[in-house]
Amino acid sequence: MPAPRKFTREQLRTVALAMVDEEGLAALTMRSLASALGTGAMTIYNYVDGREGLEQLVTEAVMAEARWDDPAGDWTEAVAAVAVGMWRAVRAHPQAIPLILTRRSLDPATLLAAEALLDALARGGRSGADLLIAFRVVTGFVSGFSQSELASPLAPDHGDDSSTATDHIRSLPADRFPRLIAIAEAATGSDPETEFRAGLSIILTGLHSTPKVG
Amino acid sequence: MPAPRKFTREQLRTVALAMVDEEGLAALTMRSLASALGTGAMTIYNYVDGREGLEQLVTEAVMAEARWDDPAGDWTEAVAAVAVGMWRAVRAHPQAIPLILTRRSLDPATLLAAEALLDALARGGRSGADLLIAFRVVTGFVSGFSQSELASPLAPDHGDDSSTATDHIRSLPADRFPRLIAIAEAATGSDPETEFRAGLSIILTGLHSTPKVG
DNA sequence: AATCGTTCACATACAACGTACCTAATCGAG
DNA sequence: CTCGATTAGGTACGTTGTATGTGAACGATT
Repeated sequence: MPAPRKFTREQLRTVALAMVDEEGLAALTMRSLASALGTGAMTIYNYVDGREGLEQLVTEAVMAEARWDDPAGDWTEAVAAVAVGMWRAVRAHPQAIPLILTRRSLDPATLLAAEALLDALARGGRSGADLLIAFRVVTGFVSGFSQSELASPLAPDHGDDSSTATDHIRSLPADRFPRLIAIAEAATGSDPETEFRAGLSIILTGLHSTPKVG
Repeated sequence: MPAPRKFTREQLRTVALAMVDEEGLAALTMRSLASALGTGAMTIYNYVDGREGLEQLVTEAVMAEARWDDPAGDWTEAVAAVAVGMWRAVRAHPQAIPLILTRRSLDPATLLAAEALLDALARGGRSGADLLIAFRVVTGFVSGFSQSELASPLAPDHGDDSSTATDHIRSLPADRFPRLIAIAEAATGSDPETEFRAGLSIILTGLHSTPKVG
């Protein structure tokens, strides 16, 4: 039985991700990927399970870039390392975020990250249901934070986009949305990595001082 | 200048959301919504700005259902109330989650929730950059937790879906993914609301005991 | 009351998408 | 060298979002 010949899955991954990065999600179609590879559209189906599979491919490609230092000292540092690693990978490909948020990924890279995270949390003394909750809190924070920068009302206006959700917020009735209007200013000039680390340390503080029952 | 006559935006919202709930996201198309309303496809364009606008409509409809009790006692309780309120609304419409996670919503309901959350956090003594980070942590948690149940490796297998990501995890090499395999069991029988509240309390603990600088 | 500009409802039409189906080329095994 | 299996990729179809055009319905103006 001859294996796939003209390409490898990894080539597809790389090209697909590059296309998403450069031209956006909508630019990734069966035909466009095929012609970027210099082949026919139907060939893609030999490497990938339909459109759904194509999108998982992109998710894989992003997660495969995640890197983190090993479980050095404190368990909280290990958790932070993995979380930051995942977040950096995601953040490097903002156009792919909608995919990452909505596909269930069971590829090796994601599973490895999950295992590393679980291990770090377990070293903090958790197991069973407690461990599961802690895991969900941290991964939820990572993806939630990505989403928060992408699509929350206070998301930084990303370059090409229609100008300025911030402006829209500024123009709201000041008596009904005082906090929102005030904070919209602070949101414009903030540094994402600083914010992420600050948020993460809140989470870690919570984890550190929450009683474990499992 | 005659205003829209045959329908209201709210009618569209309701019908669109009902379609997504009952038949899934893919079932919502311009034509399907139109014929559910007994009209032609192009009519939709008089109420909504293209496909993108149609999807925002669904997001609006979900967020419009969010309810929470008022800022009763402790500020942490107020934060929890809003968070739970948002989460319940989202959770009531699992099929719409991918939309909610990926559209930036500036509709009144979302903004009101944001304001309420900001207000509760501000009552905890935060402002400026600190307030912004706390806001992102909580909203990130809410959406991250929703996504975690939808698409994380440990997401509960939702009914209709292909059977059992759990099975896939169970079949991994036990020497490389011990934690993951162990926890996959715990993930099958867990109650979402309990998990959410437990996770939220970790977040709140973290917020409570993190020094504020702003 | 007659007119006019504006807005809505909706049919038609089209490009682009995912993909079912089919054919020819290409490989390993015997 | 032949045979079975597998890949490459062309063709074609149904479906999607939507640009465009045409009538009808309305409020305001004369």
